[in-house]
Amino acid sequence: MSAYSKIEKKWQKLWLRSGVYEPDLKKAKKPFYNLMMFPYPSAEGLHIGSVRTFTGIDIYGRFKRMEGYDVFEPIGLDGFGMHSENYALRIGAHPMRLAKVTEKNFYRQLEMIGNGFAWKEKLETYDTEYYKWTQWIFAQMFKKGLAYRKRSPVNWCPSCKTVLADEQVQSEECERCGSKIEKKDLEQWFFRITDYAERLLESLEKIDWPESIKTAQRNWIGRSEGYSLKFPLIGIPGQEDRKHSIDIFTTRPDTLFGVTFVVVSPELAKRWINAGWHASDEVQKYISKALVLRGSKEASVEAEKTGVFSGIYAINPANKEKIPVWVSDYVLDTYGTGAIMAVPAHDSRDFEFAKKFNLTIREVVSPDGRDHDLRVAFTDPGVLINSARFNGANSEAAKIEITKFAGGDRKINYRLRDWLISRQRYWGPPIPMIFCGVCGKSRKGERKDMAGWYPIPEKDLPVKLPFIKDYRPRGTGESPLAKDKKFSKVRCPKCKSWARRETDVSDTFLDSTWYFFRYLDAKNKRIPFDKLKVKKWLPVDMYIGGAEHSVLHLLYSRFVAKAFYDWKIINFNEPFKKFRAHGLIIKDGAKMSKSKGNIVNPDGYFKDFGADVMRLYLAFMAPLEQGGDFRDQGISGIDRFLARVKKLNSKLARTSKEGLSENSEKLLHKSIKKVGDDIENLHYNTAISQLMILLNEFEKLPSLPWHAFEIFLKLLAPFAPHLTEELWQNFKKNKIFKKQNSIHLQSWPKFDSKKIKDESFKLIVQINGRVRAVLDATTGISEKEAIALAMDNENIKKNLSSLAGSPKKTIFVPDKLLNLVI
RNA sequence: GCCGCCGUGGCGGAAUUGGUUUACGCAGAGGACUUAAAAUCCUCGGCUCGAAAGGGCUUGUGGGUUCAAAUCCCACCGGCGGCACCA
Repeated sequence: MSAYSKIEKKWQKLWLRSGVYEPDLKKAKKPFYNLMMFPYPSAEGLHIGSVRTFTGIDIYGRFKRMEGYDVFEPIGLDGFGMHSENYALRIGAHPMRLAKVTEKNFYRQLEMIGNGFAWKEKLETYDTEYYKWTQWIFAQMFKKGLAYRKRSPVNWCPSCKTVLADEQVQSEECERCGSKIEKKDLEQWFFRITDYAERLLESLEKIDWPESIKTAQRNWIGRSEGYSLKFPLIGIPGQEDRKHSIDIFTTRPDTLFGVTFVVVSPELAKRWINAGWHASDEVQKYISKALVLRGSKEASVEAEKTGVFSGIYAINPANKEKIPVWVSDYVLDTYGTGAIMAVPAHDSRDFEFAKKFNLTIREVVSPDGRDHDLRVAFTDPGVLINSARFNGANSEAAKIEITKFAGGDRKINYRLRDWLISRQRYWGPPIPMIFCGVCGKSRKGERKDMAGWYPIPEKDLPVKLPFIKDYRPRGTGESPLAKDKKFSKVRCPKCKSWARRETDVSDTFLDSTWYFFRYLDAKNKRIPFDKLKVKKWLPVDMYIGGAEHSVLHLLYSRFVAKAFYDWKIINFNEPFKKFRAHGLIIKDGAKMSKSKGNIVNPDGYFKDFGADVMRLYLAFMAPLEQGGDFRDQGISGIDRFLARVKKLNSKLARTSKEGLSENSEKLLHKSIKKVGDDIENLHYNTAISQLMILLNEFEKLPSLPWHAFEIFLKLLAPFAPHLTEELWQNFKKNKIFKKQNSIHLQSWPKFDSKKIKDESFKLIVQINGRVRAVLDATTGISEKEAIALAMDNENIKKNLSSLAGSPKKTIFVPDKLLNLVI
């Protein structure tokens, strides 16, 4: 047991009772929303890394509170989803029961760390009152045309037995379990996030986020400015020539005269077959083989290109040449139109393909206007050749002209794809949709493209997740809920016939897109939050979380906020004004993981050292945005530091009359400035080091003036909230603790800029750039005075005489340095 | 392959953004207190030559710009992260 645990428990109780950390959500004058990504709870408990993040942002929040803001720092649990469910599966517990256990443990730990949480507003995503509104959002998405079902090749995790969104696949592995992802052709629910691609990209400009995260989002959205062109088709058996044509997207229309073949993806070819194209056996065989290979390791970039001639030809719109259409899996179906114009001379992939299948390579862009025997594709801009009337033109400049000439147009393409939202799992909010085969057939659905599908009427929400015994994922492409007939059989809201309820649940990432709205909840309202409170508190002023959410939660939340904006329920479209990513805590140079057995459980440390020591230690390790190695030896230094702070008490001056010496006063004011600046920049490590320097100074004093002690406690308060409160209350001799006399509601000390100014400084004297003396000098001395001072120094004299020369040039940096160049 | 970030003592990390490299802390050495140890307190501490005064070298490596480079530029080496046949 730590020496501090008693006072820590005491203050935690008193703070809670007096509501020190509960701002008035309706009336607050200077609202400041201080948010951390809420944790996925698992029974293993809170990770030391999360503790560092949580206490880290709490330091910031406490600082802001002392600066006079009404700080709102809510907390909750992101308890739905595969993280919790996979853990339940592993230990053979039921997630619904397990949730109650983990919840208790998590809240215990979250209390233990001493954060200024607004506990009244806590929430859990698996609470029916919460997911009622997650379902409401889904239903709204459907009503606004932003949710739809589509059959397509999707990511399938064979271990989690569910489909996943593209964002949840990381280098072909499942974000949750690390299994290799397979492709399956399934009908699934999607959110039309691609409709927001441009806006998601644009408004990145106006938010204060790390550039690296913005870049990651930009890359993910993958905007590409190019051109679309049509290639008429001939030679399709049983079809009139030029009746059909093929659309392609290119960024290089300047190379159009060099197009010697067209390639379509196996998926597109398959769709042609489904539409009635009679392809040869060889072509059919290739397509089915390629489709199987898709998504497996063999189909990697390094593999040799494969393909087959389709038997069909296309007409190059620029020179009317007849060119063959090939099928190959080097063309992606999911980007552009699933078909490309191949320019082997100027694209390395096309070049490789042409070499392998002996196809024509025609150079049309040349560095010098001459023809070459190309060994590799020439991909730079240059002068056009073999391009009829465009010969001699600059390739860059000719892009738009050639496009117009060939009847094409400008086109912007995005890499981003729609958000696959359905999951064949149990532990999530059931998707609030009903399919009616009776009135659906009559095509009277509210949305023509989704005939027969109806959202659950708002008055019938939530669709409660039933308790079912066997909640294990089935791997059949259906959720375990599909087996529960009582659940799935339902009356059609339109025609009242028996209909089928959707049994998939929604992605956990939908739960977390809007939780920070729900902290500002309103009971019995028509929207999931209180409009006035949201107007007051959102967007979030400071958000901290992991960079691993760059293109997951952070992208999805932005999308949902933009949708809310369009539905006119909020008046802003970026949810997080300022975001900072915390660093990763490692142990013995390696990422903490169960398999390595190097997970650090915070409980023992908090018990042994106390929350204040741990908070300080975690903050002192490195700047919050940097990671660090967790080494327990370092804790003892912090432990000593706090013990010495405690001892300051016995040094306190008898009366308030005593003052500090000029030098100590200066250090005190410099510290006020530095600690404040450092907290603002999340450089807690240097703030703490400054407090240590200040303490070292105080310890040298015969007695400590009251005002210095007060200021010191306030500066330390965000880091060590319990001990500072204890010392503060003792010092102030408050008999009864009231909210407003808490140290955490005192105002942050102000520094006097006059007192910070130094009247002397260390003059660095260099000769030819080498330091030869460091002299005490008066602030503001002139170059002449500095030189005189330097010349008076023995070592300088000696050095100058040995060089036997007088300075050719002197460099003088006021109040800093004098460099004599001989 | 492309894009982004990083490299400072035995260790975590500082360095006012071009001006004393190594603040603060850990670990270490010496000393005080103690019968002894722990705790606490004081002192030292990049490497190297020197008894000292003082000098030389040093921020992954090599070069450049500059009176002056951890900081700016170029090349290379090593590490981390993102994207990856994106037409």
